[in-house]
Amino acid sequence: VAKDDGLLALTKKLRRLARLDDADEQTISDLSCSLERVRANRHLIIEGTQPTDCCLLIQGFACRYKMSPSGARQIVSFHVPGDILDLQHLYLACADHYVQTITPAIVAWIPKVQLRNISQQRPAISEALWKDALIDASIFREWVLNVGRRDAKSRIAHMLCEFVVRCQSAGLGSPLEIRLPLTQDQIADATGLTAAHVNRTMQTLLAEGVLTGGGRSYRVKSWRRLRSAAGFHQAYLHADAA
Amino acid sequence: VAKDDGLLALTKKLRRLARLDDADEQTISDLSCSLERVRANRHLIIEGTQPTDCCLLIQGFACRYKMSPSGARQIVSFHVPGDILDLQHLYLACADHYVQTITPAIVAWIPKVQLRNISQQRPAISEALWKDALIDASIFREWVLNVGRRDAKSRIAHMLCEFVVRCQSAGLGSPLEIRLPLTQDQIADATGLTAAHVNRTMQTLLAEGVLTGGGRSYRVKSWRRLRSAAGFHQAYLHADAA
DNA sequence: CGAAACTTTGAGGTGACTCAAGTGACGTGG
DNA sequence: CCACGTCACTTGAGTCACCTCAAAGTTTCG
Repeated sequence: VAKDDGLLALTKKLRRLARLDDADEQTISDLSCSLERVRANRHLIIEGTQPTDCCLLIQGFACRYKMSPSGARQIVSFHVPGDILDLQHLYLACADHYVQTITPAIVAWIPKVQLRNISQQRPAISEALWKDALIDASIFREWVLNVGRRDAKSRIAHMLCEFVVRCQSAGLGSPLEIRLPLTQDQIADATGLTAAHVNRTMQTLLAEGVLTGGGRSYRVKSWRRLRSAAGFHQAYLHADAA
Repeated sequence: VAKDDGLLALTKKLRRLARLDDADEQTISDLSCSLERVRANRHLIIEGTQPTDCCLLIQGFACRYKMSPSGARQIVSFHVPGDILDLQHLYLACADHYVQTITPAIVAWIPKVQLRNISQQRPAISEALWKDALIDASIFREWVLNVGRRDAKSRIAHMLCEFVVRCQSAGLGSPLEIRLPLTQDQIADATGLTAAHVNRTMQTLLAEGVLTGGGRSYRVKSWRRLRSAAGFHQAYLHADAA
């Protein structure tokens, strides 16, 4: 049963990216796969190691980050349920970054050899995996822009917009309802700011009626204002890829 | 003859990423391909369009960039001869960024349908294309870190390190000999700084004996010092991917 | 040769940082 | 069920890295 849950999540994910036929779905359900329940703040991928299995996030949230030699941390992406966490290692041996849960989570492990094999046998699956990897890359590019060329307010707003949209398309409820599973430290590491400045900036977003709440639970008050504060356009997420 | 030059460059590129057999190379040489000579500062890919051909950079340099809604430009990668410029559009229809030459260049155009087909027929070619795309993504991640968490000096130094290493592995001569084909404006747009500040920072790199030259032609004086100013570790380039 | 593009320099401003102290929420164990 | 430790949030004062704007050199190229 556990196994099937993992492969079902994978099927759902790939269906959003390409048109799978029965044979494709059958092939997926023949994969091996082991579920694991993981606490918050546990590493799923560690820089310098050579993962043999591919990790799929079933429940909970995770982030991908790198460390600078001076010890500063930079989060390079967030992940929501349904995300494949390391297509990277299907073809590259050595991990060049960390992936860590940020909430309690459930993940599925699939041997990367098997995934590589089915991708060679089934064109539709290959297409879906390609799209997923290319969308990831597109998101990284947007983050370079975000961190490089936006000021603190729009930078944070943009990160929130992306988070909300991705939660939504992962089927996690309406944007206005989302309670951020992120600490201000994590927001700081994702935006290239400091926690203190994130705190002050969140307060101006409150004051401007973009967000409500405060403390450890913010909600989006006005999606329109959030979008416009961010200058957010979701073309880069390629949600229409299928 | 023109056609062959393009496909030869592609073969060389893919050979660096996976072990190709004769059949693989034969398949590549059957592709259609048209060469084009392009001036500096011409667009090869335009945001919002749907490219039908895949662009390969044969000679010269190019950069990939995005615009923020407020009109600021962020370069997200540089490209050297041999680079495939838009694996992106093999599986995603719509361009989410621009690619522009930064020197006079020669590029080859290959129909993306054909490339997609041979990737499905020849596992080794598929593997090479995958690796290329995944390495690109890895570079984007490193840039997020660079722009998000390094100060101006190490940020510029890091960008230079990467540029030098990639030129080298493209067979463009020793690092000490490379003359930067970049304006300070472009360096600024790549690092998330302003041209004025880039200028001042380059001067401190001169003063510290990291670079020599000045004006529009810098050279690396001490590769060791440049590396250490940058905190540069090239694992993320996955040069050993083959 | 002249215009355009790039580099250089200066003076003044500011967004975000640093460091430090204090507050509040939560979970855990006695 | 309260005491305590931890972790995250909040706030303030002072500082600095980098920005803005502007003008003057310099190189490039058509």
